[in-house]
Amino acid sequence: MAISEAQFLKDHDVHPTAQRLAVMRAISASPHATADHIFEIAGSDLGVISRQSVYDALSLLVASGLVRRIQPSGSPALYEDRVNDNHHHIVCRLCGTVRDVDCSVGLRPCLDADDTLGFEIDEAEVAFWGRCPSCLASGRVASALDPSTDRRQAKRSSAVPQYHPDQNR
Amino acid sequence: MAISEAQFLKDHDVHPTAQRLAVMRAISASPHATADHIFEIAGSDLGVISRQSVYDALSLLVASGLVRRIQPSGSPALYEDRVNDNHHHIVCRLCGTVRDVDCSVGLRPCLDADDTLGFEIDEAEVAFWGRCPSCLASGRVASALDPSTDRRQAKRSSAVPQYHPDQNR
DNA sequence: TCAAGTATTTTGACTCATTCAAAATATTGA
DNA sequence: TCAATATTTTGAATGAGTCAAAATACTTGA
Ligand SMILES: [Mn+2]
Ligand SMILES: [Mn+2]
Ligand SMILES: [Zn+2]
Ligand SMILES: [Zn+2]
Repeated sequence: MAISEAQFLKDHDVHPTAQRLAVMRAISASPHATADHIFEIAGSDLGVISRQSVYDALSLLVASGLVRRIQPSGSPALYEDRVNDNHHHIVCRLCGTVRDVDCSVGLRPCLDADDTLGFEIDEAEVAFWGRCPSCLASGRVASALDPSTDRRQAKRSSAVPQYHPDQNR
Repeated sequence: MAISEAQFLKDHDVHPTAQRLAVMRAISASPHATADHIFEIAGSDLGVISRQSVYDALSLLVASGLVRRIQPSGSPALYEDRVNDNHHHIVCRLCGTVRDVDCSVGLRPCLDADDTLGFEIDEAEVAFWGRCPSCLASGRVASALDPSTDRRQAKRSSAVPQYHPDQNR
């Protein structure tokens, strides 16, 4: 309900404007959404909002600890309201799907690097990469999110001898 | 020496062109360099090289497993030639310095997520965030790399009453 | 040795996600 | 109500790449 959401922001010293509330709601409603997606949702919620307001709200919410920003390689930043529980993410290389992975006992050790080299560590960010169940099932095979895929292939017009045959195997 | 470097690329089915060798050398000489930095180094090495060739060489080298690309949040991609040893990185939030962290026994467990949600995991990427020794020493305090820092501050011209006093504490 | 077929590099335009700066509005407290 | 402050909007600009096509270079079979 509206009142409690506004109160929630206030409790964290964030003045609850219409735009900020809409952004917050959009994030809660669809975790791991991009700024663009949030802009769409908040827009259809409020009627109209500027992209800049979305970015402003996002950085304010992140700065005040109400929202977490994650930035998987090759994807725009994603936002979620699950904060302070140090959970991790698993990303599908084929379709980009992101899922939460709880920080299990087995994973906890991640938090202390063996030799911290004199750094003062405040966060250990773990991203697992692989293929999601549905991509596995459908046997999909490569995509823009797979960093090991070279996207600039030579045009191979005929089957005649190649310059360097097994270069792109 | 040149010959052995060319041979090294050949052994991995990468035709050793001048540009690719220069890029490879630049990476070896300065680990965790950006594409732009590599462009500079390779350029001063070869005399001239196009930015596109640098990107082409980089993606070919990454695709063929000779080079690893890492993408810390808020930074352009970084390249290094330490591959296949699954080491991790520690990044300074203040100055952006990146250091290698060996994957110690204590860290290994990171590699198997407790519940993989049906994903087939092929990589666990771990990034530690914090403050490096020299930033700690110099008492530096915030920067562009710190995601918890809001970069769009209100202009606070006078010391008179604030709209929402402790919002940006 | 040449020519055709490939591979590679260069050039320049373009995209995307995000940020910057300034103008326009809204809100506050005196 | 007014001035100060906060917030939102607007529109331009940026950085890090990618795309497409033209220019060059290399290889191989005739
Ligand atoms: Mn999450
Ligand atoms: Mn490294
Ligand atoms: Zn998938
Ligand atoms: Zn530092």
